[in-house]
Amino acid sequence: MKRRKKTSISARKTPVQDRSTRLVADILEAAVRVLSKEGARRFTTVRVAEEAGVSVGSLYQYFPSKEALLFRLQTDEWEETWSVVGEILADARLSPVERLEKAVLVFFRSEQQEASLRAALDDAGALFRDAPEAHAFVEVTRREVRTFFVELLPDVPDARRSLAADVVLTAMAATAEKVTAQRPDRPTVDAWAKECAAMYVAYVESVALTARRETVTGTRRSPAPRGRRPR
Amino acid sequence: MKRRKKTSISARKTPVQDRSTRLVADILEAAVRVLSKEGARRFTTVRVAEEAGVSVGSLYQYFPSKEALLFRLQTDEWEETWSVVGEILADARLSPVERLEKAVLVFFRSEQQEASLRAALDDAGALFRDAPEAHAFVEVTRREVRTFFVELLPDVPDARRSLAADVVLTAMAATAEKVTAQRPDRPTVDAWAKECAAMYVAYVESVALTARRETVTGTRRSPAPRGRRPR
DNA sequence: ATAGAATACGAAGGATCCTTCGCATTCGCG
DNA sequence: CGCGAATGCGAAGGATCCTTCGTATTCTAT
Repeated sequence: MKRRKKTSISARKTPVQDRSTRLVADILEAAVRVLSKEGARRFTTVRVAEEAGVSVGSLYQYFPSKEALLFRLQTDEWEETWSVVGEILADARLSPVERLEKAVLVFFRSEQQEASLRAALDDAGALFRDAPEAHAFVEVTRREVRTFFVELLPDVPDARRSLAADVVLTAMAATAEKVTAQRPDRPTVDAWAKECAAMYVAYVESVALTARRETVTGTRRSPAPRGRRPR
Repeated sequence: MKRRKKTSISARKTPVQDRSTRLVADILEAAVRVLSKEGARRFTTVRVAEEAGVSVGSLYQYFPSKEALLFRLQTDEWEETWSVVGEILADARLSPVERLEKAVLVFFRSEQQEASLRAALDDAGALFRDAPEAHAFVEVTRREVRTFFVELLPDVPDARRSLAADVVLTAMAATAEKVTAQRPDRPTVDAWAKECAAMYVAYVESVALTARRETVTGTRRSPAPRGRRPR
């Protein structure tokens, strides 16, 4: 079997001189432009190089493959989005439920922001989705969300809580992707985000309830039900 | 601009003789095999023809393009899934909430069933996703679910109810897709389906509550809250 | 049996793509 | 100033693909 590619999906070499640093930056910017304007189908190494005013050869000097370039874009996007969302989830000034609601809204908006880029990345996803590097990335996010859920569902058994966290994370990511793929306008996105947030909150509360009930008479006087309950 | 393709995505001609009917059937079966075994990338008209023991030319006699063939597969899959799910949603022997729960479970399982096919179809989705035929198809499902929601949320204003229906449908489809893409085993899928169903139910109940509250004192003695409430 | 329609065939035209590699340029520094 | 290293270049090799079209074969109905 000679199916496995040898070239990893990570960067090939690191730029050391200034001009190459700039070159890599130019390529990345051009790549974003090409991807969002031309779509995944027409995303070509040569086209990216042209758009960047650079030779294809130079591109391959720093990215071992088209796959790698795409993965880099995906990674950058993901990191930018989660740096913001992560902060919200950790913002102690808000109640856990409020944080969740805000995070969902911001996430949806963020996905919409670069809709065409996201869509194209998604179409191209098959090219790098299976790489171990990609999987590792998602894992980090998952842990972050699980940690946040400790605050959200303190009295729920670990296994159940982790499942709930995964469910909400997956549902949010999948739904936002599908919704923004249709290029909705801002109010529409906000409406969806709000409904979804309401859904996650309702779910989380129901999990808290059933879990507390299952702890039978062990009424350890858990610290007043978190989150605003509907007035 | 010569970008628009002239060939529609629908079938080219209908088989009239027996041998051609068989041929089309063979092609479709072969296409499914190729897609699930080789993946979207290696899904080729020539390969499908070979797998079917047929000439490429014959394939193009009945499918105007590769796109069309893929669309047909997608359509068939979708129809099969929804014929089952639709029945459940209409089964008057069960309470609306029970129907929703059962439908979610069946939908998830159905998606898992042909996971590799679904995944490949999804990867190839960019090729036909935008076709009007595809959009029309989704629309029908949406209407079905909205109709079902009339039973689920009788007292909720139309606009709000439709939104809720769309949210649940989209969330379910998107989540199931993402989850089954990772090839989970049966128990795992069931667990996810159950959690998701719980989530949708919690959401629906919260919508029912807020809507009823907003109808202020208009306590029109709505027919006892549907669905089992947790004991 | 036979013409005309329906089918089937599959080599080849025409398009892209991805990636490499030998060479040319530019940098950093002694 | 001059040289080795770092960069940059882009034509061309090597792979696939999609789709068409001129022919050949098989049916159907008369």
